[in-house]
Amino acid sequence: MHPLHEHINRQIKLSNADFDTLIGYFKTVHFKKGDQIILPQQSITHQYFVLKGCLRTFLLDANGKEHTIQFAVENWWVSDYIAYYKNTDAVLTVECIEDCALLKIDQADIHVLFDKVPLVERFFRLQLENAFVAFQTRILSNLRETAEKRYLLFIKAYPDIEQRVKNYQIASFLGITPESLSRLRKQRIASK
Amino acid sequence: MHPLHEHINRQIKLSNADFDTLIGYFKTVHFKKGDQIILPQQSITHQYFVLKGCLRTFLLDANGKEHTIQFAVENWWVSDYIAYYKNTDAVLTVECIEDCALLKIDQADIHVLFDKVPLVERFFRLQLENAFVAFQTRILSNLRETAEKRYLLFIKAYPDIEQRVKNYQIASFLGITPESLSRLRKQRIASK
DNA sequence: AGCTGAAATTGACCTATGATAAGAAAAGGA
DNA sequence: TCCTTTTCTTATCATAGGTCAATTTCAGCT
Repeated sequence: MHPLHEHINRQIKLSNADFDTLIGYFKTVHFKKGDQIILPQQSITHQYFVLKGCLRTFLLDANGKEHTIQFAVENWWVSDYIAYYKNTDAVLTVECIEDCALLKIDQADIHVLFDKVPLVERFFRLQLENAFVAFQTRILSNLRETAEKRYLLFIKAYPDIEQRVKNYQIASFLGITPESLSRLRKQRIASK
Repeated sequence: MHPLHEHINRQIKLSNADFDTLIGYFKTVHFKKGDQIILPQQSITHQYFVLKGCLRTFLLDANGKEHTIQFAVENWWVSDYIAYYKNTDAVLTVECIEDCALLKIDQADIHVLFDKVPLVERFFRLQLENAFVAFQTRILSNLRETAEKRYLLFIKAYPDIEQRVKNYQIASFLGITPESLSRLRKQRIASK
């Protein structure tokens, strides 16, 4: 079964016919490691489903510092969702950490799909519910946990991602400097 | 027009007939200042729309510290959405900061409504998109801004809320101690 | 394999925020 | 209005994490 169909079926049961309708609106695209597929100022009317590879979404601030919002690996969705949902220009950068195979779909086509296959709208609503919970949980974690605890939670929650990304990228996800992360890692080894 | 109808119509156009169907599933409830309407461990199958009043959602951690996730005033929705969406027991507390008039609806009824009036499902999807963007923006703000900047952004974004809640509650929303917030406020006045 | 630039580590020092405690101010109940 | 409780402020001290700079390690070319 197509990985996207499997992914969708984890939430709802989508018939083969409906999936065929859906997949017709997607286009496979390939990128190479280091490619930045979304850049600030661009107009964003599309999102991607990750078939293969690893990507990172981050904000580059006025001081040249990167703040990582999320990583994406196989079966994740990625875009600048602030721009996508608000119909504003991108503020975020999406970068390929590895060579990537992605499925691309345009917002206008998603809306067509919503009307053609209402189950698809339900799927995206359920996706949003999950993302909402994930973000709320992350905000809570940032409010209540120390940097060390957040690091431990991160590697426990995403052991697969930890292996595939740079430490400085993890640091910028946790909201600390690479130097601090290095210190945490050292202490952690020492206390074993 | 009913405040909920107005609120919904900001996203989609819902006919009077459809709104009548919808409002039939809601029940008005009243609470007094200080009432805690959702408590940890409770099973949560409902959410509220705020007609009147001000509420706060927070996590009470093992050390007895409160971490505020959000405030809600007129025309906001409130629940323990982690429990609501994941069908798990509540971990959060929802507390009335003022006397409140709320519209309560059960998840099962919302699902019935989704099937009866597809536009309602669309409305809730759009709500989730907005919430998603708001949370992502907040995570970014926590990653990139100092506590002082976040305080200034807060009072700028929610001047109405600032007036209605305690400073220690704002502090717990910003992720700092009341003492730190007090210092920030003092500095701010000094630099005027 | 060797070179080069990027990433990670380390150390010295600094600063924002936390912890604790005490007093002042404000809010709420009788 | 007075009294009690809660909230806010202030001061002192402690600490996690930031900054800067130097060094080592690693990864990606050619």
